[in-house]
Amino acid sequence: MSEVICTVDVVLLTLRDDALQVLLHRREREPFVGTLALPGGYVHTDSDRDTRDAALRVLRDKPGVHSPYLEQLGTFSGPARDPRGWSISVVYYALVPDTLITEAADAVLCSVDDLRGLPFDHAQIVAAACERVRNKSSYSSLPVHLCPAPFTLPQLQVVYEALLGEPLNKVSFRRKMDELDVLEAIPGAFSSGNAHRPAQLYQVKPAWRHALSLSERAI
Amino acid sequence: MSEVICTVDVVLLTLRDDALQVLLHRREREPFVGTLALPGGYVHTDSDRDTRDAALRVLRDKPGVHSPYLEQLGTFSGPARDPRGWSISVVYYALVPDTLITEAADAVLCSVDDLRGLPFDHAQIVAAACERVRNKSSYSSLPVHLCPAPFTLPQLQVVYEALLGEPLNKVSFRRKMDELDVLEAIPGAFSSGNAHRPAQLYQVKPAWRHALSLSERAI
DNA sequence: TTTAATTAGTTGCAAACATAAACTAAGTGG
DNA sequence: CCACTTAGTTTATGTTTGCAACTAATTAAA
Repeated sequence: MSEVICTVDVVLLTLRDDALQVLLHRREREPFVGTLALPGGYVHTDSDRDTRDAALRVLRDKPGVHSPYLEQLGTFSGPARDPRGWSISVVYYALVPDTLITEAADAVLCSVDDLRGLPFDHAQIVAAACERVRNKSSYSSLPVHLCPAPFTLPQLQVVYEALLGEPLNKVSFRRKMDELDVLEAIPGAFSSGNAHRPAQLYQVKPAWRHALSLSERAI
Repeated sequence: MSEVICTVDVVLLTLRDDALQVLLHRREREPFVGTLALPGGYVHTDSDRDTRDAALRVLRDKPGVHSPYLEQLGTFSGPARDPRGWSISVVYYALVPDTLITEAADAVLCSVDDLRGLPFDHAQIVAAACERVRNKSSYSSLPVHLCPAPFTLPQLQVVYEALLGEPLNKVSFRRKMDELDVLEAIPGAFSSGNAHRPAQLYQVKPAWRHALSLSERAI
């Protein structure tokens, strides 16, 4: 019943080149100083109101990421995951459109299928986050948080298809988006510059900026 | 960044009188000594392999509860939920058939709709567990873990209806159970003693004893 | 021993829903 | 102004769902 090391980590995911990518941060402290790892740190008991607050604080260091979709992924624990001793990590995952992410020397986007040498159990954590995102994408509005606003329905469909790994029926997809009721057409705004018919531009209704709409049936 | 109090709590749920009931334990220590609360305690860093292991240890104290369905619910945290200071509780929920639960002076079943005076944020935790169970019941095999084996399909349907709070269509329900593919008929075993046609008895296939089968569509 | 009552389990059909293909709409570039 | 491309809708077809009515198997009572 000795000391438990207690930290908060964040899996910041985005979609770039039709693939999930995770933001990794170069560690400034031991253990694993200088290695790319999930951003995170200790809870600040003097200023954090809870672990979610701590996760938001971790994210605020990243320029461009203001108030992303954020959800608790789960808590990972054990005696060996951290060389300092028996540890717990409360993990949150965040989704942001890739246009909002600015990479830096100490903040790098990596494809989630190509993660080598991650310290701690961070590879397992990223895998769990991807599974959660892909699973929720199949019956919810989750993917809208990966789409830079404003966006068209065909663009959003591409995002869904990238996450689900399968092509979707255009008519069904539009009907589902209509049922989820999270999007609002921007009056008079259409995509332009392409050699074809412009598409209606949409944005997420304010009430759904940080929430999920669930579908009874799969998308 | 001072000390964080780190505990594991368990929401042990069962279905009695067609209502979700939670097992509460009379606390033997401060704070709130003598009060009914969720069973739980500190992580034993010398013997627990992770927090799930700690939750199972907490449950092993309860006679009759051997290897229930167990899933991490989430982690609850903050400066005020525990009078001792900034604390984290990693919470698991377990489902067991009510026939396996033996109540005692220090272990009492309470209806989840009738919880007064729970210490810490345990009322909120129980509410979150119920929401999770009811939600998962709508598209998975979760409720089979609340049904004492062997059981009939009509009995299982009553369990689903109690959790979902609405009557289900008999034909659809049987089709869904067939699709979930978690049950096996016990050859030659039928319910008896009732003044009507006996029903086939079923049990959960071994592979699904601690897992969930998910349905694309709602039950 | 028959009959009524009750619940288990199946069948058939109509309505609701999902999918694919074919269509119309609206832009760009030659 | 015509070919090409993608946006968005319509139509037809196939699949899923839910209700009602059916048959099946038991007990209790006449």
